[in-house]
Amino acid sequence: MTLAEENYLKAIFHLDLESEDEVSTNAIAERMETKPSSVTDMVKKLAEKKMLIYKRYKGAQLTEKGRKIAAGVIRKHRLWEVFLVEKLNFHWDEVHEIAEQLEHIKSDELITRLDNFLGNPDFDPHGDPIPDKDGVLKRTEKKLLSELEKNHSGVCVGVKESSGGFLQYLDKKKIAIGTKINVLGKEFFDGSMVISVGNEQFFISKLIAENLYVQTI
Amino acid sequence: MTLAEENYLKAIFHLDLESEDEVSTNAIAERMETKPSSVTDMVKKLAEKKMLIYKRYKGAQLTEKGRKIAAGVIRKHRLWEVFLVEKLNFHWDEVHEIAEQLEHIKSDELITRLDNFLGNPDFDPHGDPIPDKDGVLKRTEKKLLSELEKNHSGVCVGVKESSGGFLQYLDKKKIAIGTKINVLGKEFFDGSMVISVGNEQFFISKLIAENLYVQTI
DNA sequence: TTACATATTTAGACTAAGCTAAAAATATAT
DNA sequence: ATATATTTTTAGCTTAGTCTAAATATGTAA
Repeated sequence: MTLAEENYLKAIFHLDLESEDEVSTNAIAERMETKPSSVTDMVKKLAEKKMLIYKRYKGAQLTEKGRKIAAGVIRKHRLWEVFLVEKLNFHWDEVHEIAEQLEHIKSDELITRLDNFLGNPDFDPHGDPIPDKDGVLKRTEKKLLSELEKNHSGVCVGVKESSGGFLQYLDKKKIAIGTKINVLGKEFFDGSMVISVGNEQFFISKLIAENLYVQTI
Repeated sequence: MTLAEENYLKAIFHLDLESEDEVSTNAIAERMETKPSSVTDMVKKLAEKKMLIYKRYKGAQLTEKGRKIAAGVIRKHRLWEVFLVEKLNFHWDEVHEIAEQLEHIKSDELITRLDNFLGNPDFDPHGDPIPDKDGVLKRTEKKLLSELEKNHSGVCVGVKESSGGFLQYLDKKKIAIGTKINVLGKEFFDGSMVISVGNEQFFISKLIAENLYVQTI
């Protein structure tokens, strides 16, 4: 498994979650910020290694083998993110790039020990679930804040878009993983909301509400 | 700085410590387990990048710039080794390979925080000094156990050869960094010694004595 | 100093991963 | 169904890093 191969499998894994069908060459290229022709070459190689099934002009689909490898990389990425935030006191919007590098370190023993050191966490600092040793990803019953109705509450469990700007906005509003959010009002014509967080009460746009995952309570 | 470039600089840095002159193509090739022709290509490239001075048929010498980069990689390697042993409870003979990978992670902030998290250690688990942020390496006054005379003592501060077998031998004999060793006797014709460690007293060969660094007390 | 041994470099080839430009397949619109 | 647009693949080139085999320096011993 080279670094590039791992990154392709990871990208295809993520795209696979978003749509049932096989994932297209173009979609992979866009996500990887590379050219479709490069993708064609790589998926052919990964198909030979039995990590995915590739049909010309149709796209790619991970095999069980490919899925497990991808889940393993994602597991490492998310465990390292927990380490960076919990132990090194990084802020949750600073850890992605470093974890992109750390996720490729090869040592099963290391990951087992890191997992224990961190107390076997189930979620990363963005609220995304951490696959277990066997590549199984516990699905959470999370929904978008925008789906909550007036007078309902949820606990923030993650974000959809994790751009630096958005995470900083949440930080300013004191919203983090585990924060309880109450929906006090909802304007149906523009999707904006009035919510309360702790003692504060404020207005948020539809854009914000559609990028915040909550677990209903 | 690519991964390969960093590994070459690191190798040249180590060889530079062992001998004053410029380091030879063959020496680098042997240390890197590669071919001399590959080394020639790489040192030419590093010379163009002003990281070393290369003279055909003469060898290579690091510039200040190259030295700093090499020291930075070694700093990262040794800090990660401390992390693996102190925090993840790895044994000191298991950490080298993993640290070889971790040393290439690029993030100054990460290393600063890791250093603080570990309590700004001065030595790695093998007793080797950790270069500071500016690439300065504190030289220790360590000597080989074989240089100690009868009835003198030293504290184990490191090993010269760190093969798995040797480290396991030391472990069996309960010798680790910080262990006090007393020389009870020394056979001058074969260099073997009788030493005591804690309550134990035993015989060691010249080979062992020549691969163990101690600080005299 | 000539001859041999050793060290080093050069030339040319290979692999992984990427790119561009052109060709081919698929999808869509009239 | 034909034409057009879009997607995907192919062909050929590029770079980093490696290798082998051959050529060239350097060092050494008689």
